[in-house]
Amino acid sequence: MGRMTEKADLASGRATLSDVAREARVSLATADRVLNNRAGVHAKSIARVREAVARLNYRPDPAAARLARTRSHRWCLVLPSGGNAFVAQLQAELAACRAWLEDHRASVQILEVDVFEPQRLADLLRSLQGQCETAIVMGLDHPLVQNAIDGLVDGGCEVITLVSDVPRSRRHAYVGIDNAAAGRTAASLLGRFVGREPGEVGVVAGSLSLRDHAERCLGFNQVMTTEFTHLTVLPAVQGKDSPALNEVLVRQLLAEHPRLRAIYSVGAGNAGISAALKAAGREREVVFIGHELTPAARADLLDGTLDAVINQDAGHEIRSALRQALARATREPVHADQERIRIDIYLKDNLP
Amino acid sequence: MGRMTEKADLASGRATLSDVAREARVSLATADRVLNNRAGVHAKSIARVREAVARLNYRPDPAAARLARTRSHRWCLVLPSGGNAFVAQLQAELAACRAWLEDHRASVQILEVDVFEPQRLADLLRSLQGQCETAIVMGLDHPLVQNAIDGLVDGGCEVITLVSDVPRSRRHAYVGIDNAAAGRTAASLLGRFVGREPGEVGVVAGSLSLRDHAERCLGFNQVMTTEFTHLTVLPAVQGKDSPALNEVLVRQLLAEHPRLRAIYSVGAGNAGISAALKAAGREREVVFIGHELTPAARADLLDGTLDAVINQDAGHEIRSALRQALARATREPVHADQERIRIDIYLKDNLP
DNA sequence: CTGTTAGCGCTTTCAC
DNA sequence: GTGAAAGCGCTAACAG
Repeated sequence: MGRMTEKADLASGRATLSDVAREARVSLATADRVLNNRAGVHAKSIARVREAVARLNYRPDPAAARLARTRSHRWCLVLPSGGNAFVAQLQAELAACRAWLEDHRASVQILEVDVFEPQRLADLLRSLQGQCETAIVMGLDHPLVQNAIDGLVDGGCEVITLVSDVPRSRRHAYVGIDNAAAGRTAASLLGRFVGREPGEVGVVAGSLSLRDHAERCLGFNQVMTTEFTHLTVLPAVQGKDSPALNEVLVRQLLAEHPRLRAIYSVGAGNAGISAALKAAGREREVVFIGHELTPAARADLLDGTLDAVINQDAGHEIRSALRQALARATREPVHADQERIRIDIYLKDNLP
Repeated sequence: MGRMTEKADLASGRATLSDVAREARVSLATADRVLNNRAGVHAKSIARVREAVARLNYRPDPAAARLARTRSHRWCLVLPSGGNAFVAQLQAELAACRAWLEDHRASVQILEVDVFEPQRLADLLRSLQGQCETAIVMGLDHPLVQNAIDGLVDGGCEVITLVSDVPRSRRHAYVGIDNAAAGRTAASLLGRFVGREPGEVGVVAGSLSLRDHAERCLGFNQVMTTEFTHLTVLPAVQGKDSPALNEVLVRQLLAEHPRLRAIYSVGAGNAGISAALKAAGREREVVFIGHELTPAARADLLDGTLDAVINQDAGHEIRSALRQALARATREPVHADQERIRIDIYLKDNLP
């Protein structure tokens, strides 16, 4: 219907913002204002531009936008202090994204904070207000933290939770796995690996007040109690993700339960569990399943101490969080499919 | 040592090609020629530019390059005709990359060819000469094909093999999984799921002359014969990836081997195997492991017919092939880590 | 063999 | 409210 311009019609390429501006009978600047939701444009103009965008099927060229943009993006990444191997992996993967960040005119500041101190984390989050345009936080699901996140969001900061969600907050996105499903996966694998003989199953968690650990336990128990009724899941013991503590706990478990058939390690500190099993000479006969493919886990998988590892790809998580931060900042679309974090299962045979 | 320019020194941003040109005392155009290995530059100039690049730590801005480039990329994707579900997934994932392709000024032409006809495939490949700058081919490992690939490569076409490699060819890259490792993974899982009772294990392949199928069998047998000696792996039967043929073959298997404990399906056509198991009422007791998470496989996993699926992520493979095609065309670096295709294991519990 | 110059499609002052 | 115009950092003619 509408009159069409030669260029929009004939040119093999896509419509540009100038095309849109011309069609809408406004200037390039005004078209840009509408596209980027900047204030101070007459409703009439807005409508005309929108209409032209739709009619010409206009999509901004991200390369041009990136090149023209002078302001650069400031993001923050909040991680637990005290360096367990998985957190170290996240840091390493971030470092590997340096060139990508430069290319996209973005910089990331890493902040460390004690995970077990909700107040500290909340304070830190609050201090980020105005310091960065988006905060990527590997958090702790606690009312104080939830509240601090909501405060940041209200202040106009984008918030993305990483690895461990704070679902009741108003964070803009969560990058990580479904931990209940991960727990169920561990249970299916463990149950089938143990086989028919009855016996007990030990569960070693870091802390059940960590949302991801609690959810994994939930999923695990759900499957064990419905599908593997010949196995008794012992109450979870908590070792604060510490190898030393875990070792003691597993020694006790082994001593007290001669029929212990398997161990599910929900959190970190697997080295301790591995050590206790080896000390008892039962590392081959007790089925042992844990999380996160660290270098140590890899070795234990290869020598048969660990039977399977449930993993979330740290590199994928970091890249996904960064891509989403960028997409939100530039209002580019995200390829949802590519951002779904998989629950990886590793046996010794399919190690990367 | 070298005298440095204000801009290179002080500016917070990165060095630009103009900086490099100035430092090397040549023009922008000459600097560009060196950077893009274009002919007709004095050795002296080349050296000076290279030195300046190194000294300033110059890295081209991909956004600027993409914007300035007028020529667009023409790529071809060669797929087997006859549409099995996995190939359909690849097509769908390519379609989902449309916007990405547009943004990168690239277009992909899909070509279908009968996989079981090496001569046809070889002819098709040869016809691509000069038609596209890179060919992404899901091929067939046969001397004729290998030869055609080498011909393309000699003619200056980039070649990337997808899903099934042609390792003796001079293709520039392979995007896909290690199929022997995938076979080993299937064996480990199957062996442990079956448990201690002795019995037979059936193997259903599409065609052992397909490299990926042959390699999976190899890996599978390797693990079965060393780690699960109480199980006897029957000779592989070949069903050409056809559900109908596979159903007949599995009916026979079930009839002839009352102690059949498990089936490993190496290729496509799992619907037939599933049907045969259900017809015999043995779908829950026979362990069934196959490849590729198609919609049908998903359903069989959920109802317990399939016990595990070994998968390669079609979306990841397509995106990875496209990114590598782009990287080769623009000589941008690739993030190797991100391009490694995982051997995914899916149980009903960790379905995406 | 080398340099000059005009864009690519946006963003962003700065004037009106 | 709106528009004109100057870049962003590279590529690609086109002259020398």
